[in-house]
Amino acid sequence: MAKVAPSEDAIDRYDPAAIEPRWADEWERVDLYRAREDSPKPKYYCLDMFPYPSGDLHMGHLEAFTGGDVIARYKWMRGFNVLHPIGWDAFGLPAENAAIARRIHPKEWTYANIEQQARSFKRIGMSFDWSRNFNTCDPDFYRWTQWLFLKFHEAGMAYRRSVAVNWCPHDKTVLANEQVVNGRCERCGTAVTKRNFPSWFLRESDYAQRLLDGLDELPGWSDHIKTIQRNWIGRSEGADVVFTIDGRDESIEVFTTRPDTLWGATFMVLAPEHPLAHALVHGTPREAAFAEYLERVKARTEIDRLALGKRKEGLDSGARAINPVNGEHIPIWVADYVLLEYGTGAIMAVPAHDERDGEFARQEGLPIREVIRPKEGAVDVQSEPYVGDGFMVNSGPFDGTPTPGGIPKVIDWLEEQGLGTRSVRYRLRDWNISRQRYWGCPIPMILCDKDGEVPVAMGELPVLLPDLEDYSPTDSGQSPLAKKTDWVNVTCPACGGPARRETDTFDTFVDSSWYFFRYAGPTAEAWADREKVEYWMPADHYTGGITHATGHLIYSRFFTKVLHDVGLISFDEPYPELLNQGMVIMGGSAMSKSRGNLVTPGEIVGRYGADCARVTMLFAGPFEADVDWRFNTAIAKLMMLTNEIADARDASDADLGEAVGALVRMLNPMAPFISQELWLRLGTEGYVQRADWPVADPALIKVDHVTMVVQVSGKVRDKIDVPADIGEEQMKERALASDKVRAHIDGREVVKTVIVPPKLVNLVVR
RNA sequence: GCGAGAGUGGCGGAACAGGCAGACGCGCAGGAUUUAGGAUCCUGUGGGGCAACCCGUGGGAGUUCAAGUCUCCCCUCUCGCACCA
Repeated sequence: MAKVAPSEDAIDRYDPAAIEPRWADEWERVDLYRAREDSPKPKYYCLDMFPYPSGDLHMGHLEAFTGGDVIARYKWMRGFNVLHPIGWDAFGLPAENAAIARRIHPKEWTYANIEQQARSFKRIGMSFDWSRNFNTCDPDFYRWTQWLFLKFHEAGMAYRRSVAVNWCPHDKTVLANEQVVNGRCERCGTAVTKRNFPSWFLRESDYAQRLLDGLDELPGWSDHIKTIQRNWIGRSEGADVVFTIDGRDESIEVFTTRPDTLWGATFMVLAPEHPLAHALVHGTPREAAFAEYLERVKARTEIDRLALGKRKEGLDSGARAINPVNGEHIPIWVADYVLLEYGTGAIMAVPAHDERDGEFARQEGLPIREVIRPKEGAVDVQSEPYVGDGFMVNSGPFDGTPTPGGIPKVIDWLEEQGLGTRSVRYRLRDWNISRQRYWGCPIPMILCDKDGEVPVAMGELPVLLPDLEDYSPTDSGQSPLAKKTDWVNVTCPACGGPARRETDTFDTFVDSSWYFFRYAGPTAEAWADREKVEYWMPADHYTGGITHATGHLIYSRFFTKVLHDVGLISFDEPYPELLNQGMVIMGGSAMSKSRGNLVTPGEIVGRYGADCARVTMLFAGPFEADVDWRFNTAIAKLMMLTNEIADARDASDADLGEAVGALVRMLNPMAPFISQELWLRLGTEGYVQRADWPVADPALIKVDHVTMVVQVSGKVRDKIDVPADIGEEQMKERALASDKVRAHIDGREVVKTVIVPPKLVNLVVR
C-alpha cells in the first residue's frame, strides 16, 4: 500500500518538484516494477536498447525510453506480467579516451556515468525492474560473452584471418565501418587508411539467406527497416563461371548476374589483393610495376578514392584467359574497382553492357563488343554501355534469344556443358569482431606457434581485463594490452609450450548481441537461465533507434539464430515487434553540443517536471510514422476527456468521480507521477500502476442520434440530426425535405442516390 | 546512380476500411480579470467573399456518386546503400 501522504503545499498548485521525487523513492522502496516468473498472467517482455554510458542521458534517451515505458506501464495495467529491464552497454572507446585525458581508470569514468544515468532514469519515472540491472563490463557478464564466443568457435562459426581494416592514424586505432563517415574518422576527422591485421571473424555471411528469410516472419517490424536490411544483405542471383588461364594450371572463377553477356567478355579483372594477381606477374618484367601499383592502391585513403571521382586504376598482368563459351583469349587485368571481398574477387568484364567495365575499357583502350541489342532502335556501345533488355547477338548458339529471359537458359546450358553453375551471392560480409582497444572484452584465445589458435578452457573463464599503467594506443596496430607482457605470456593449453594471449578485444556489438537474454536471469551461473529465457523470450516489444538497422539489429538476429542452431534456445528471432523512434530535432537540425542547440532532459525535468517532459515528448509528434502507436492522438483524446469533464456542470458527483478516475488511470502510462498523486487524492487505495485499465461499456457508448451528411453531386449541402437506427428510405425523405438541399436539386433530375446508413446521403443530379 | 519513405493552415501534426479535410495542441486576434506585465478564463482562427457561395491536402492527368486516401506521370525533400560484377 502506498505510504506517501499527499503533500499539503501542493494541493492548489502544480508543483512537480514536490511530488515527483517522493514517488520515485517510494516506488523504488517497494520494488513496484519487479518482474516475476511465477505469475499466472500472460508475460510481456518490454525491451529497450540499453544505453551507452558516455555521460548523462540526452533527449534521444528521454524520447526512446519514455516510449518504451508507456508500453510497459500500459501492458501492466492491461493485466500482463511485465518484464521491463535496464542495463548498460559499458565497454567502448570513449572510456579509454577519458582515461587518457583525465588520468582515471576507464572503469571509474564508466561507473560514474552509469550511476548518473540510473539516477536520471529514476527521476523521469522509468518502470524498470532494477533487480535485473547489469553492465557488460562486469566480469560476471563478460565471462559469458567469452563463453558464447567459444561456443561459436566450437561450432566453426569463428575464425581468424589477416585482412585490411580501417585505421585512423591520429587516434591510432582500428575503426568499425560505422565509425568511418565519408572516409574520415567520425571523432577526429582524420582521413582513414587501410592496414592489414589478423582479425577474428564470425561467419555471419553463412546466415545471409536465413537472415533474409527471417524478415518475412517479423510482421511487427516496419517495411522501412526490413527494406534496409534486405538491401544490406544484398542477395544476387547468377552463375559462377570458370575461365582457364593460357599456359598455366590455375583458373579464374567469376560470379556474374549476366551470364547472357558471356560472349561479350573482352577482358578479365582481378582485385589488386587477389592472390593470383601477384602470381601472374611473378618473375615477369611487369612485377616491379605491379608492386609499385599495389603500394599506391593500398596507400590511397578513402578520401582520395572519393575525391578522384571514383577514377579506376588498373594494370595489365600480361596473362591471357580463355573464354569458355567461345575459346577466345582475353587479357587479364588488375584493377581497384574490383573488390576482393565480394563474389570471387575477380570478374569477367563486359564493357558493352556494364557501366564500370565500359568506363574502364574506354580509359584503357580495350575492345568492346555488342552482345545484347535493344528490340527497337540501336545503341552505339562503343561510346555508351547498353544495360537494358533486348535480344542476344554475337553469342553463338544463343543468337536471337530474348533477354533477360535468356539468363536461365544460358545457365542451364553452362551446367550441361560443365562450364559453370547456378549461384547466389550476398553483399553481407563476415563480421570482423577484433578491436585493437583496451576497454573491451578480452577475446579468450591463446596463440601458439605450434598449435595455432587454442581456446581458453571454458572452466578458466573469465579472462579478466587487466589494469594498465598506460592506456594510450600505439602505431603498431596492437591493443595497449600487448604491452602487459606478464598477462600476454602464457603456456599453451595444448602443448604446454610458450604462447601468447590474443590481445584484441571484442567489438562492443558482440556484447549487445546477446544482453537481452541475460535479463531473464542476470545472476545465472550459466550464459543465461535457460528456463527463464524460454519463459520471457522472444521479447514482445523492442524500442530503439533506427540507426542500428544494419548493425545491432542484424548482429543480434544472427546471434539468436546461431544460439538456436547450437541448441541453446528454441526460437531463432529475438524480437518480432520493433519500434524505431525518430530523432529529436531542435530548430530544424539534430541536437548536438557543437550546434549549440543542446537541451538536456535534466534541464527540462528541473524546470517543468518529469511528467511534463514525458508528455511533451509523446505529444510533439509521431514516435515513428510506420507503426501504430500514436501517442499524440492518445494524449489528444485525454485532453478531450478533460475538456468534457470540465464542461460537465450537470453531472452527478458519482459520474464525475468515475470519469476522473478513468482519466487518471489512462494518464498513468504517460505521466506516472501526477496520476499517482491524483489517484491518492481521489481517495483511492494503493498504486495507480496496479489498477486495471478502464473498460468501456458498449451499451453506454451507443448513441441514439447521429449527424447525417447530405451531399448533392458529392458536395456537402446540409447536415441533419437523425436517429441512429434510421432506414434508407427515411434518410432519403429527410434529405429531400431539406430546404438547403432542395435549392440545389431544384429543376434537375436526381439520377442516382447513394446511401451509407446512417451517416451519408449523396443525391446525384444532372 | 540504386532502393525506400514523405509532401495537409502561421507551426507540430489528426483523418478507422474511399464517405463532413484540418482532431488535439502551439501560435495569433478580440474580450474578461489585472495598476501594468505575466498567469488564468471566454470567443474566434485554412484562403476569398457583406452574403448565398466559391476555392483548397506539392503539380498534372485518371478511376469513382464520392479521392488527402486508389492508378499513372512530374517536382521537391528526407533516409539507407553506393565501383557489390
